[in-house]
Amino acid sequence: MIENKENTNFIHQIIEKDLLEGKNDKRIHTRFPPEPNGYLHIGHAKAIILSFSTAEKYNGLCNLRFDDTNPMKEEEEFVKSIKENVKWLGYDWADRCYFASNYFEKMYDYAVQLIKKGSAYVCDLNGEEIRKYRGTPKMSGENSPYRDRSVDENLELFKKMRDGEFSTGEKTLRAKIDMSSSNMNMRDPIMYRIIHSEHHNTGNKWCIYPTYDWAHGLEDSIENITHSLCTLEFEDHRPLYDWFLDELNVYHPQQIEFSRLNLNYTIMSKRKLAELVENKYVTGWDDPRMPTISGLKRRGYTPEAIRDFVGRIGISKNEGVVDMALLEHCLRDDLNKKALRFMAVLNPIKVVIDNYPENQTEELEAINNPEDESAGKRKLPFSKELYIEKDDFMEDAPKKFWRLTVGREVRLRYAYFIKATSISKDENGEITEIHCTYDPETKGGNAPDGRKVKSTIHWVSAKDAIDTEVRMYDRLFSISNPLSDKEKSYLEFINPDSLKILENCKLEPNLKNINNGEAVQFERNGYFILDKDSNDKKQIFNLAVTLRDQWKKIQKNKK
RNA sequence: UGCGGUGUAGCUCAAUUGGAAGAGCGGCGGCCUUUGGAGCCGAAGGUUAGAGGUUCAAAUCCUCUCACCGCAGCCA
Repeated sequence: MIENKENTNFIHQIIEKDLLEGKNDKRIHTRFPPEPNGYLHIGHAKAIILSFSTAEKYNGLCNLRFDDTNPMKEEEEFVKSIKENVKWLGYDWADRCYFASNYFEKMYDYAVQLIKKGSAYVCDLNGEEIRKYRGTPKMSGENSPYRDRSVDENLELFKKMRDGEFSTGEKTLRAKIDMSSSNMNMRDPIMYRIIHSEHHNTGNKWCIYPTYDWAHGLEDSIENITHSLCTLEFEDHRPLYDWFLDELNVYHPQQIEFSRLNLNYTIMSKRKLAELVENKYVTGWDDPRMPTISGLKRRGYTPEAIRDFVGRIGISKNEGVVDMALLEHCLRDDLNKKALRFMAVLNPIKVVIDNYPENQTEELEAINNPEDESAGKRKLPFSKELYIEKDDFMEDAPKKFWRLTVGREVRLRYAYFIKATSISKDENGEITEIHCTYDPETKGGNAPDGRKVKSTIHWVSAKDAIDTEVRMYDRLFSISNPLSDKEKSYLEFINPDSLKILENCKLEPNLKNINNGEAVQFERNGYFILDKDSNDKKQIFNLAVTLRDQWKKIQKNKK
């Protein structure tokens, strides 16, 4: 009855119509074309996943293409990290990793073709003059005084541009379109500019470089792309994309635009993210609080969670802001099925079981993942002195607090029922120890007489615990839209609690052998991942995302 | 308002293209539970930006209005 309409969107509808009409011999070929000028973020992940998964869905291909037309901004380092990120997200471009810069010669020939047609000319105007001649959105521009140069003169000058006879910025090659067009992009756009600068791929071979508008459609055409998917800000460029390809009379892919991803409590601007890194608000591009793909990875996000997220938000031309809660939900959803569970006490307080034999240690059995029986079981050491979470004990327990308090019995997970009998305090009135008794009959966590307890808490045997540092991460910004304030900079809204370092965490000994990069669940706390800052002497875990927490909600609602 | 876009539940998207406005997330309530997790169930939530028009029938077509976004780089 309900049709399978997963992941349907307006782009797929266009594609399905094209397929039906037999366009492009029913071939589907997309591309992901980043400029290698920085690190990728979750917004790019949306584009990557859209382009690659669309190709997958229709048995097509997707190219990875570096749009490296500006030597001033691009670096090999970024090529490397972009490749890693795309691969990590789970996509394979096979042997189709291309560079726009490898098409420079071809593009040059096409430009000569346009000059010969009288559709392009060499212009001597400088930047400021070009701006003046261009006019404004509401006011028509004026023709450049160099617009009517002869074909021969243009050919000769363009050759000289290439040969390095002019200095940076001295001349440009422009398309001859319409200086009075209502679309600013059609007012004789620049096709080539002179930049005497080394290029990461072509070195010093070229000193003229194609602009995006001239290059991009050609790149798509050369690679036989069928559907060129890009973000909304290129909508106004589509007429120009089409104009170049039509003028050249070459294979003509279709450009389709969709809206960028915006997430609340973070920012997506490359420039601003760079500012966070440069001014040390974060530790680097892969800081676990960053929305970069490498940051997300280090935070404990999985490719599956990110792909699920992108699938759920859908594709449209509507510019909205997606709730971070959805991203977090997707991570929990994925990790709940996969992550092994462990006991970890983040804010420890000592529990002494007065009636438990001194020097005795037992091994108790624990389930590794209740969602996955095949994950098996493990042994937990239990002894007289334990750590439990500070928050799991309250001297004056309020209503609905079901955890430990003096006189109440709770269950230690996989172990025994214990009852708190008294507490010791230091001179400041801080609780130092909680004294309890245990019921030997309740081993494993069930009472033979059938009595129930209201809560189950986690614990770690004191003498067996591993000491570690745990980095508790929270949202980078404390308000939903850090860019919304007209007066204040987004920097003023950085969440001061976005990182809290817990130095004195006590982990169950089994965590010693955990694999790098494998997310685990600390029971009742959340999902964590071993950080790369760990070494032989010290493990460091990052909080990926907390578990949903009813008690926290009750407390919050009280306020 | 020069041109180009976008307005459907708190958020993100659907609605077989003119045929009974729906899902996921969030929030709320309940059940269950050896994670206050997970899971299950339920109700709430809509003048489809607004006004007119065409039609037996409009989120969908037409007209007007409003709000928001993009465009004046030799960036992409």
